[in-house]
Amino acid sequence: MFKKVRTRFAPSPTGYMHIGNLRTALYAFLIARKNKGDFILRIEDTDCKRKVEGAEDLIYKSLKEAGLFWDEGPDLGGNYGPYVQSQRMHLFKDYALKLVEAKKAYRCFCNKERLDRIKNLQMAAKEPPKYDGHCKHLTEEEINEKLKNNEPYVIRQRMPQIGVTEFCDEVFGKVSVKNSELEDQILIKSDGMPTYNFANVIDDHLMEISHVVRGSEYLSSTPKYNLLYEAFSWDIPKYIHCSPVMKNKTQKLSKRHGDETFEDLLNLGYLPQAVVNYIALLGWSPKGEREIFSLDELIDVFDVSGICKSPAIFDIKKLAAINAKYIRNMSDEEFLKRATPFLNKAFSRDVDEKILVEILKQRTENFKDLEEQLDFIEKLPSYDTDLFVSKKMKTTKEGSLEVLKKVLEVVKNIKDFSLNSVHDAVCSLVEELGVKNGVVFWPLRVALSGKQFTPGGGLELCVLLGREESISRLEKAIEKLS
RNA sequence: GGCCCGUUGGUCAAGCGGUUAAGACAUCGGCCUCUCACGCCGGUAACACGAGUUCAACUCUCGUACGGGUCACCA
Repeated sequence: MFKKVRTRFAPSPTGYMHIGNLRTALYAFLIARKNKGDFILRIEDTDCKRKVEGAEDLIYKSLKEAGLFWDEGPDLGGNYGPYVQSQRMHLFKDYALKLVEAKKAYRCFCNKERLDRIKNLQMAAKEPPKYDGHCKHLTEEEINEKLKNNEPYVIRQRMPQIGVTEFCDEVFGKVSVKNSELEDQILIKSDGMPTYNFANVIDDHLMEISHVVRGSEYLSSTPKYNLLYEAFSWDIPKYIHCSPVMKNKTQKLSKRHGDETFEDLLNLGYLPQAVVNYIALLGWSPKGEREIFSLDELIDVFDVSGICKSPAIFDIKKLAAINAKYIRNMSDEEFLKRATPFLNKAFSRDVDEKILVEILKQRTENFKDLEEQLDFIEKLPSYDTDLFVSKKMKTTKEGSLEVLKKVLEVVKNIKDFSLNSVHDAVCSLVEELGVKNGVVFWPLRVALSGKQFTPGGGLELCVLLGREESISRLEKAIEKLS
């Protein structure tokens, strides 16, 4: 049996972190941590066509941002290396040959033409395409003869003809497949390189992976994997197959179709921990009603039994809600640190950060939105004087003009321009006029922002913009209204 | 098409034979309020369908429909 819980995440270096993959990584990570086991990173880079420059670094970067630190990997090393699949290619053929020796696999010399021919024949007969076992019963002499002639060959696994192979998936339960459905799959290609399936089994075994966490697309080929483990008399790992993350009822989330990757979400102003929290909930549910969990808390509450079988549709609105909760729980310092890159894009004016944090922290859903919400700080947008008319606040253009003239005088007389002094000054004007707050504050806010909705009210905007700018914008409004 | 798997409100989902079928997001209404938002309170909304099994079925079985996956010398 396995001495220790060991899980792995085995991404290909594609140049981005897919949300579904990240969730798979998360579950693998959680299972390892929960059981005081190891979480291994293995890069499956044997698909040269897909290789992207810098892709490996991006995997490291994204996993670290998500907080999914690994115990062994290409960068860290470990006792089971190498951890990059392309560096392991030399070790597979010997294993396949062992199987050949044990008569559990055989060399197949069929060429592409023959394979195509039988496939077409089978298709025409409406049979499922499957290798016909032509080379299965070649005699020693025949094989040696072909080898001597340097005929190219592949190594195929000898599948049982009868019976069923079944296994118990931790998520899906019992899954069984008739052996007659199974093809004598190729283990080693004619170039001597292993097929993905074969390399995977060997790697997982050599790395002593005890729990295989992967997408449900492997569910129906898992019996084949198990037959391989059995052929070697190796321990079969536990399987945790995860249903895909969808964009809608019928389509998977995919980068190719423009759906967000993990990196995209971060650029949109979502916090890595909020994304991790959300995807943990996509296809898994905790026991109680709580939904907000830090990574450490997830380790604590995570349980494979909570993983759901059916596919889950990614809902960015829910992510946004969770992100908002995280933002509201941040310290002011943290908020400012996270928001600054986005604030810098929105404006360059020097403003009171304390006030800014105060008006923004409670209302921010994601940082990207700040750019649009705060664009007026940099430059007063052109606006229509209709904005001064608010039914709810009972303001009119004429009334606003009168009020703004008075406000302008008040503002001009404020000395130190702090939130307190502006508050006191404008409020005493309200009192003096004997009107409701809104009658004064609404026109003030519109004059300062040129917008119908803003973060913060007239007071905060006034202080944020400062004396000179406020006066200038008030004068502009008065001019527009006159 | 064969095989494997799935199906509870718009979305994520709890539920493991007897429940007023949770909760969250979204949505709607109200309160709060110098706008919007936040926050608080409340509402609308679901067991895909059809047969069984059972005293009783969202829960078990079998079909149907719909959806997904898989059938490579791709990974």
